[in-house]
Amino acid sequence: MEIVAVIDFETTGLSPAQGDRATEIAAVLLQDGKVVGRYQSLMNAGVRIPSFIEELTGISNAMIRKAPPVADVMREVSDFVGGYPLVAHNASFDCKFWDAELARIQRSRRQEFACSMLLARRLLPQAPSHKLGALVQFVKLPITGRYHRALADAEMAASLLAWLEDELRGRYKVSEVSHELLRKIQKVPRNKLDQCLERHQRKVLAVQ
DNA sequence: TGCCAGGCCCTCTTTAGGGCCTT
Repeated sequence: MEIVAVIDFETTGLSPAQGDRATEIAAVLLQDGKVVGRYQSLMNAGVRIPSFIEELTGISNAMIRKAPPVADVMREVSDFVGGYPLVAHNASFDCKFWDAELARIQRSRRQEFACSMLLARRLLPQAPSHKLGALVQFVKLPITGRYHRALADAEMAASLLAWLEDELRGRYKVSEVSHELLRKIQKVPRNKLDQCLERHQRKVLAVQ
């Protein structure tokens, strides 16, 4: 089964286009529902963290001052992740920062993102909220650390992804859950999900 | 001057508006 890299950024705000920068990143390699690799680092981009984000994440300006330069960390994490397909919770957010920080070191993304939030909206429409923490609680996954720290969030997003993949195999009888299938599911209208998965499964069986 | 993220998704929709989710 393919390895996917689940990543999570902590940042100074919501938008790199508005000058926000990364302060921490984690990447968790997931294979067959098991974590087979971890990377985590704070990083110093030379910018000030607003106080409400210091409170939200627990990452202080003092911590960032002592952290390695952002360029070194981004080189390391992009080497660590290599060409593995990427996953994040609300991937449109992490994708923006991944692309922006890589561009600053003259690198570019080689692979696509899948989004655990879009998948959860389709596979767990009954959840009271699709925030990462609420979903972890809803399906009773272990809390691996403080929310809004990169490694804890990446690990919980990885275990949520593994749970969603199990759901596809169990409830929907999908025999092969690929990153490509996840990207297809996350875009399909909710009322067309059953149809989409049935069609996928028929194709898989026809090839065998 | 005044604006300030943006993509997804639902609905009292589609010539739009507002909540959710990420920090």
